[in-house]
Amino acid sequence: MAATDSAQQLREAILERFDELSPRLQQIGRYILDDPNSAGVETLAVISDRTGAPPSAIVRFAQTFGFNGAASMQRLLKDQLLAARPESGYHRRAREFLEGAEDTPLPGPVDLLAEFAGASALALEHLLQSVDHDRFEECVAMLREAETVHVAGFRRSFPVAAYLAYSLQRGGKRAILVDGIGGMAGLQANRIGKGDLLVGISFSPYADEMVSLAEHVAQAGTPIAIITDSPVGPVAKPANCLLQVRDTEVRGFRTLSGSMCLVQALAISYAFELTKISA
Amino acid sequence: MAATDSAQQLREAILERFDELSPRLQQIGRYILDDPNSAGVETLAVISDRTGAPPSAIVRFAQTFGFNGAASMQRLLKDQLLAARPESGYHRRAREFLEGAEDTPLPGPVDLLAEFAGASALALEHLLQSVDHDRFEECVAMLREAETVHVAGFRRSFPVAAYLAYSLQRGGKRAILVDGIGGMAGLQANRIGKGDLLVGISFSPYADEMVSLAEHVAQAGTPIAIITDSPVGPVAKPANCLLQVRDTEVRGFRTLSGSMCLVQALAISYAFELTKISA
DNA sequence: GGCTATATGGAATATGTGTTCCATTAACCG
DNA sequence: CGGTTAATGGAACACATATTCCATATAGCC
Repeated sequence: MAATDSAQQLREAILERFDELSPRLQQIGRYILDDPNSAGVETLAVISDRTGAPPSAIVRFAQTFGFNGAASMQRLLKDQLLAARPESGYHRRAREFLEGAEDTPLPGPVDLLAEFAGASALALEHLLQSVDHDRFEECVAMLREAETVHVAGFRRSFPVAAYLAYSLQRGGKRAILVDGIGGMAGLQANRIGKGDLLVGISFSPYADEMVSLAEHVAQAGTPIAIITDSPVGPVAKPANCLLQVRDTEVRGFRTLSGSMCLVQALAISYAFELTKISA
Repeated sequence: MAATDSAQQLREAILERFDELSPRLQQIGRYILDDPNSAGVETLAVISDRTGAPPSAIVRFAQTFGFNGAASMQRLLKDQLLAARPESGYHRRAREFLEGAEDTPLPGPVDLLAEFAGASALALEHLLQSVDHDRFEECVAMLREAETVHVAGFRRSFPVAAYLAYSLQRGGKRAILVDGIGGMAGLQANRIGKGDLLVGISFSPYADEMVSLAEHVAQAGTPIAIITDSPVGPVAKPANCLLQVRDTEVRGFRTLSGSMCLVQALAISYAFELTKISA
């Protein structure tokens, strides 16, 4: 078997011969295709852990593809990793964007991707500073004490709400996504009980559904946590706890990175408190 | 010993104390500042060769900055390079324990938020390099040519799909979110026409709905674009265009930052091509 | 120039790594 | 159902690596 001499060739070889590989070797091949960087740098024990395949199988895999051992294969992948980034593309593009480079009249798709990545990273950078730490912990406490958590978000905020509901469920919390499908937001709202919690996510321009939902729930005396961009917005008033997030904007499209990151952290914090108590 | 816990902090620490370091240690510090990637991955012997400093000096350098040894420092730099999966969970804990780690006893909510923000930012930083540029542009072209775009994603991928559908609509594209509510994914699939496009988003463990949906649509001859984490996963086969994304992981919870950013960029790129043509 | 304190390199060591080999298991086919 | 082949996991091994330790060199100071 002729030894592979470039990382790209190796990838292609694995793809080509993938079907005829044994299950174990497929397992290892999949890992290398999915994450060639880790595969090239991590120790065999770590790879073994992540793939579930014993070290000897990894060596066998490498030999199957013409290498002397796993070490040779890793050298290939490692070189590829190091060669690929001499302070490359991203930083330059991101910087150009942040400096307000108007000199690129026709940004291609990849440029836009770079812009967006830069803007998102920027949003995350400011997230820690803009979010009130005490409020954040307070919000986690509210999650903990709630019987059931109802999560609501419309239009642009809907994906964020969906993810929060999903994550809370995965963390063992009873969570319901108020999606308002078929105009049933009102009906769903009526099912929010006294010991429950409503988490509302809404940004300017605020969806009417969210505003009325929050006011309605507030009148029932149910606790409300709100994630929004302004403490004086219409959805902020009924909130018992308010988390302020400021997302960045690119060419008229606002990022979701900040909000997404925030709700992810919320869900994880909740899940983590459980394990801390049980431990 | 005040242990550094992020690569950026280490860089700053080296810069700050640089002048008061001994010549040899400066030599090593310079190398780490110049090429942190190699410094994190290469063996001590190699670094020794390149810097001219003996291995023991490298160890001493690491200890000067609060690490137990060179290995700990390299782990930090390596994680920065790989971005995803900062040597997750079990192994790191075990090692920290064996090394007598006194830190990270119990991370509070704010710590988790910080961790998450950091991990997400890193994921974004590496997104450009991990995404195949040609494929990305190809995918935008497919969006442009499609009559109607159907977006599908289940479980964890649902928020991503929801946002892509929303963004495309805002960008003037006829887009439909295949949400499978009430088990109607099958019915919705039948409405996907020949000139349409299916964008499927799915990550391991792959939802059965997505796999069968993709296969079903592929048989009808409809073009398919897939956003996933593995080129050999079950959803990858029917794809005409495949975008590979590797999301970061924090304490067992995977981030959505990479995928979200990618679909946002997709939608914007599409919208932008329209304005370019009309301009 | 002697003395002290610090810096340094290299040999010895201990730990961890990749690799080999073989017993065992599973799959396949007659 | 027996026999053959391929696949697999794990223990033993050999190797390389990071680390420690100490003898030596260097610089600073009285």
